[in-house]
Amino acid sequence: MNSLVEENYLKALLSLSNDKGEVNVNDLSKHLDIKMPTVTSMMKKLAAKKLVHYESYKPLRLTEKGKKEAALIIRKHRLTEMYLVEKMGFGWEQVHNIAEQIEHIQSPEFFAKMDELLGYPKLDPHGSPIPDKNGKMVWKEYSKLSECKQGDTVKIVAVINTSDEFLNFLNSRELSLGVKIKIKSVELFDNTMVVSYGKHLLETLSNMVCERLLVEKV
Amino acid sequence: MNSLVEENYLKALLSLSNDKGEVNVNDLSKHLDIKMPTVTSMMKKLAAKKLVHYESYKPLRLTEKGKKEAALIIRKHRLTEMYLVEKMGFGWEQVHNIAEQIEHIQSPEFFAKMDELLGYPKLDPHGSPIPDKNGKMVWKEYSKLSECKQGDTVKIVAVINTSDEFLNFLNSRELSLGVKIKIKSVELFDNTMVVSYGKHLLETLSNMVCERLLVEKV
DNA sequence: TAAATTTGTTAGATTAATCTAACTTTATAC
DNA sequence: GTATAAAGTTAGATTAATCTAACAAATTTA
Ligand SMILES: [Mn+2]
Ligand SMILES: [Mn+2]
Ligand SMILES: [Mn+2]
Ligand SMILES: [Mn+2]
Repeated sequence: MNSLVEENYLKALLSLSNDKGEVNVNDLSKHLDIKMPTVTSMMKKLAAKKLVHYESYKPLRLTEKGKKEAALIIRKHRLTEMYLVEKMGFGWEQVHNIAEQIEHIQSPEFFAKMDELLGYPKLDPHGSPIPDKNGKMVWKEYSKLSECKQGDTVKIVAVINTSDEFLNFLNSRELSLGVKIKIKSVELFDNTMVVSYGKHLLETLSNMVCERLLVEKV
Repeated sequence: MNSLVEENYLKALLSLSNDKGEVNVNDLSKHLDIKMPTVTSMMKKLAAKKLVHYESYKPLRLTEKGKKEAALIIRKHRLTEMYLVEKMGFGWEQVHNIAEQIEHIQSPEFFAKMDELLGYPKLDPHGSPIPDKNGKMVWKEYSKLSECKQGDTVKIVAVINTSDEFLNFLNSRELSLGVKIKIKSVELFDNTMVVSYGKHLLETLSNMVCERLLVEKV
């Protein structure tokens, strides 16, 4: 059994992995707000548990075992977020911090029950995929809104950033998953977009916002 | 903020307190399965935090602050048990271990929402009172079934022991909260009771069982 | 390519929570 | 009322997780 602390390192390793599955000690250190020597020593411990491939001065990589264990924690996190939104009535901006704690609960029955009551959902309230019981997780091929062109009509399917501030901003503009957006124009200078959706006939979205919204063509 | 470990000491202190509010180091040590020197040093730490009155070789006592903080953890535990049974469909024998973990979640919103969805319950699934937001908890004056006499008709209102084994035993006999029992006879030698209730016209209950069932006169 | 910067490691200290061994105080038995 | 047993404390060690300071390797800059 991994400690809560070890679980948080595994989760961070998975989410920081690049396309090659590599993570730098420094990036992990900054992400967790834990000093580099502490990270190095934890990596040796996780390597001893066959969860991480560790070689001095080389980038870190999760083993298959490490990837699976990390994905199963993500699974608990996202099932929890979905449960909090769907069954308890929380807003999508309220659930992350609670899920950060509940993801460490050790009780297969508890998460199996959530899954059942939710009808075995594939996505969490932010559009992120919920890994299956074997730790398999697939992201659909979404585009960023920022990559779309004038005249495109797209549907919001996921958010990249899930900070309170960003989600509250989206709430204030009535932007949520499923909303269909038409791109009226794109400012060449800073990539700001002017869009229309629902009752909002002329909203301006900064590139920072458009970079954080995943969409699919309608 | 108290650590998870400190919270478990506080809870144990409250539940082991006698009528004078006193707890022995030795009893606490056995209850938590932690050696006495460890307990002594933790008591000094809790005393420094004004949660426990500690004097060498004297019995331990929670301060008012300590009592309140302990009761608020019990509140979270019992609200959780009630939620698991009422809203998620768990059996009363399945919820204690999950609640032991969830009681340490730091999120007033989460427990407030549970409370609201449950309609502000006063009792948990085992008939124990749920302390209010100020840590106030009152046990009604119940009798033990073992204290009742031949001919009495009583209703089960709470269980003292909440171990899996005991609750599974009760399930196997279809004994649950609210069941009305008539006492047919009491064996003088060992206080075994012969009772009838529902479809069970002649069940024999050992004194060990009768000691653990709280009832009120019908 | 040599210097400067960034990244990563080693060594040693600290804190929380635990333990065992040895000792002291209090309670119980004779 | 002393001897024995039980309860409680003190001292010192251990483990997990963190830190700072000093050093080493790798990368970037000039
Ligand atoms: Mn989240
Ligand atoms: Mn999410
Ligand atoms: Mn319980
Ligand atoms: Mn209970």
